[in-house]
Amino acid sequence: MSKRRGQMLTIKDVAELAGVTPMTVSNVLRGKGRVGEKTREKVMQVVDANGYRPNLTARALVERRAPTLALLLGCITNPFYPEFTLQATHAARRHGRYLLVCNTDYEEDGGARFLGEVAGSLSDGILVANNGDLRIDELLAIQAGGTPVVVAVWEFPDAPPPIPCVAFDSRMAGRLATEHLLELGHRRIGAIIASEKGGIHNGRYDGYREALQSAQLRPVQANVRFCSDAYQSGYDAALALLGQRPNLTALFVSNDLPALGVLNAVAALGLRVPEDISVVSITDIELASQTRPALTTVAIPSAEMAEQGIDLLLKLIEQAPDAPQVIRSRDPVLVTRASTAPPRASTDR
Amino acid sequence: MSKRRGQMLTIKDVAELAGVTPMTVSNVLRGKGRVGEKTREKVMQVVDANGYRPNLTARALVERRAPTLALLLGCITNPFYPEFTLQATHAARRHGRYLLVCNTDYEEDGGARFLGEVAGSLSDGILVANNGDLRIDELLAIQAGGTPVVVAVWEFPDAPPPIPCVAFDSRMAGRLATEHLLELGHRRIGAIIASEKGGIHNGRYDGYREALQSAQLRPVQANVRFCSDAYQSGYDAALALLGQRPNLTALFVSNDLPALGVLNAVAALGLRVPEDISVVSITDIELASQTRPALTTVAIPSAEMAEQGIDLLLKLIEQAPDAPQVIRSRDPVLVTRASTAPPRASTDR
DNA sequence: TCAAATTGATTTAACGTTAAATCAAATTCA
DNA sequence: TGAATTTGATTTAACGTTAAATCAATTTGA
Repeated sequence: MSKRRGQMLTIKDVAELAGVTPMTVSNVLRGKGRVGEKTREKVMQVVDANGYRPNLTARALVERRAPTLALLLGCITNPFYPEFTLQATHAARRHGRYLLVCNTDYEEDGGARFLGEVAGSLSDGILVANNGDLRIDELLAIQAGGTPVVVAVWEFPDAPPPIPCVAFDSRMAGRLATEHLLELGHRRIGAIIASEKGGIHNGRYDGYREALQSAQLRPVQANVRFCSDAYQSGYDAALALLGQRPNLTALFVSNDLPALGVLNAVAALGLRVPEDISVVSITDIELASQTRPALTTVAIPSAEMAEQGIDLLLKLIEQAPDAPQVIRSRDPVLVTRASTAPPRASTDR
Repeated sequence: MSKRRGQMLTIKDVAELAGVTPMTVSNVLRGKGRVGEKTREKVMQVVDANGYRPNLTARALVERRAPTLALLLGCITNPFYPEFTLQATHAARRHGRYLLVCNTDYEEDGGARFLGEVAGSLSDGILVANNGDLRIDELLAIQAGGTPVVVAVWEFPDAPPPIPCVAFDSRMAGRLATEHLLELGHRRIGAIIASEKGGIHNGRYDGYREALQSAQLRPVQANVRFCSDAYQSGYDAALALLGQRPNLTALFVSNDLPALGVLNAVAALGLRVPEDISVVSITDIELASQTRPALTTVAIPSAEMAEQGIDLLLKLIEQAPDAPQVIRSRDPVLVTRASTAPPRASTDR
């Protein structure tokens, strides 16, 4: 498109100025090969004096190694992702890689265009932070093309998954949250499940029902609402659910972001958390500790998963023989804050 | 590091399979040059059948045009950035570029290492979302090296800035926020200014003082606290300020994120917003509408600035003759929500 | 003392693509 | 009809770097 202005300094220029060969400069810069002390100093002096920087593109081409990894996520605007992205960035940097961030924006193609363009040349591997809208077929195609793909935050699978993944025990998360409510004495516990296109919160939902059953309670379909992974969606769902089932004393929400909406919806109904309604959810994003009341939630190890995802990706790229197909992350843990309390002494509201 | 597995298909392979020259394949793929209809079809068929994707790295090298732009920001975890980043990503994609995201993490070198490595080879230009910790000297060095740099969200400068920038009238933002409180009848208005290393909120602070002076009020140093651009920092500052100046009826906070902390600090003191204390701030991040009470704030056009920043960057890269040195963004506007109200009938608390 | 080993640097050939020049065949035109 | 033009494709030479092979000069060792 446009010729470069300043005509970047090349390794040849540096070599000439230092009175050596480009290869020698290359060796000095990368600490490889044999280079005499005096030559090394001379080269470094020229490099520093002229501010030479090797061209990463050219280097990538000949080394057959892209300087970036790609991170594909739903939308960076979802407060789960910034923390995840930050950790992934750090992990990548520790391995000398940069991170290319792409939002699918929850669009039709699930980021396929992005994947297709980037895979195999710009990026050596792709970390996908699951958001329910990804097209497995696209990922499989990329993988088949020789570019490693890792999916993070998949619900922990029963069978070996088709794509290497990092997952936590989501069923356990659902159970922990629900058991917490049960232990507080709640018996009429509603659920708001934030999975749009069937599925990514299935494990959490299962955990909820398992916990109820273990307590000899029958899961009631009418106590459950589905919504999407968004603040407003949680708000709406809570309004609808509590409108129809006013005798619920607690809500299990499958994700923090909609839980924020739930918190406000309860307030909008003139009820108080936790006095009238307890709310518990899953994830423990940073915001969860900043709401009023602060949110009781089951923390999932998202930072850890980001790191594990990048590490696994690099193992696959380097074709490490010990690269596992599934990494099971640390188990979720309940973080008790202020949004849960025992139910009122059971005078009906 | 590692040889590539599947040995990616190259343009030569495709050429051979299609019985033509690599150049012809290249022309077909990019719609350039003259290619006969039958040849084009044949080539496309081979490309599709084998899933060939051009190597963007090689292309970048010969075209002297990097496929990415870099976005340098403080920390993606700060809720201002995700929205900004999303818009920047979209704008970049519209121009056929990907976005490399780097957090400075508010570190010493202000992202200098990142800048140095990326500039001029991996990325054709750098968009810096100001966060107060950047080292202007580093940016100038990059710029001098021939890689365009644009700073977004700089406070609107009096003189032409040393680096092209996109800015809004921050003084006006400070004035609008403060005038709103004045119009509600407040007279004892404290300020919490969220600029760590002197400066980036100077304009907002000036606006606050100007508004007070226009209302014949004398800005009082004791009514002002400085903090950093973080939730907890705003919380602490509010606690301290209200502890020492209990007769304040309103707080001007220079940024939404610390304002969230302020909201909770007020509650922690057993006071109510807006009945006891009104709170107004600046930015209008998404969260501002989700607090309880929802935050009255002066919206700055951050999405627009992201887009303008990318557009300006591309103009500079293409050496467009009409690239301005400063883009003045839309003016800030007050968004009235629920965190502000007239002061109590002045029975002292 | 002289072959063998070591050191320090150079040479050559890619990496996968495109820009620019060139060429041959087909078409147009006077 | 034959020169000029157009069409469709090829050839050549980069882009800036590094891998691998090679070379010359020292140093080592028996």
